[in-house]
Amino acid sequence: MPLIIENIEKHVTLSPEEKELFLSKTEIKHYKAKSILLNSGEICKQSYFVNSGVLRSFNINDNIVEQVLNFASEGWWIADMYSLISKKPGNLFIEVIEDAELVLLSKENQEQLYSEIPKLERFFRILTENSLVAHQERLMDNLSLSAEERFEKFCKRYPNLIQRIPQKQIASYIGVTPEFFSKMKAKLLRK
Amino acid sequence: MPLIIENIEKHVTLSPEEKELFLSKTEIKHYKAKSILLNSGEICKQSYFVNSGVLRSFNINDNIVEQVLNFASEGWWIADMYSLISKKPGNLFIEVIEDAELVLLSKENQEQLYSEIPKLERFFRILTENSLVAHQERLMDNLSLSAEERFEKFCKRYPNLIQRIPQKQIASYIGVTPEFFSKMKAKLLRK
DNA sequence: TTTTGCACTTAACCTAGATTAAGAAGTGTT
DNA sequence: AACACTTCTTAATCTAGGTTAAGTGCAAAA
Repeated sequence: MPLIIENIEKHVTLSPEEKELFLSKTEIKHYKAKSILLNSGEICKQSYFVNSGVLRSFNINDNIVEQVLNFASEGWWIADMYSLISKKPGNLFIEVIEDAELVLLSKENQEQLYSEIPKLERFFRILTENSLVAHQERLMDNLSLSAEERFEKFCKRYPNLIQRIPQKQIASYIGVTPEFFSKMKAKLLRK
Repeated sequence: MPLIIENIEKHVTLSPEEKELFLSKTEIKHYKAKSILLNSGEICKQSYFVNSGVLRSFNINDNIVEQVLNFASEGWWIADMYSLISKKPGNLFIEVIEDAELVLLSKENQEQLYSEIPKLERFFRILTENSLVAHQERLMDNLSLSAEERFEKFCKRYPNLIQRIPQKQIASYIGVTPEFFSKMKAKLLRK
């Protein structure tokens, strides 16, 4: 059973025909590390579901500093939600961090699927709700926890990601400079 | 036409019967400023749509500092999404800032409505998507803008809220102390 | 094999914003 | 009118985390 179907069936149940219809609207592609799937200024026309590998989304402020928004590994979806739903150019990049096998679902096919299999509307509603809750929590953490506490939370929540992502990108995700992150890590190890 | 129906019809179209069915599942209530609609530790069983007035959601870290998550005025929804969808006790408070008329929609009725009027599943999906995008942007802003820039953005985005909310709550929303906010505001006025 | 270029570290110095504390000014209650 | 209570301000002092800069280690070109 493909990972993406397992993923969907955590929230809604599909008949064999529905599964087949769904899969027929998707496409599997392989990408090497460092591939850019989406550039700032482009319109995001796909969602990506990760079968294997690691990706990240980020933007570049004032053409200088990379700011990581999200990571995605096995079983996660990634896209530029703003651009995807508004159909306007976004400011996110999506990049492959570790060689990846991805399931591509175009916005167009996704919308067709909403009509053909109404349960999928529910599935994506639930997916979006969960993502919203996670982002709200991260926002509150950034407003009220220290860098050290945010890092500890990151470690607990994504223990398997830490070894697979360059340290400076984790620094960016939790909202500190690579230099400070390095200092903080050394301090934590000393304990 | 009730504000809440106008709000829904920005995204999906309802027949007169559907409108009536929807409204029959909601309840209108009036609350005075300072009423607490939800306490930390309680399970959130309702969403609130604001006809008039202003509310906020916040949590209290370490039993000391209030951290504002969201404001809601006319035409906005507010709830503790984490608690609402997980049906577990949340850590948010929801409080009335300015006397309010609210439309209450219980989680139970909301779920019934999903079955009875599938279009509402779409409506709430879109609502959640928009909220997710807004939270993602706010998260990125908190990670890469200065307090002054965040305040300016807040002023542009919610010009009508500024006069209706205690300044210390705006400070909390953008992530600074009331003292620093006061200093910053004085500096901006001097310009 | 050298070279180029990242990723990471270390350290000195700097600053945005926090903390503490005190007073002013408004608001509602009795 | 006097009270308590809260919001807002101002100012001195402090610190988490940023900035700058130099150096190390390593992997991929060439």
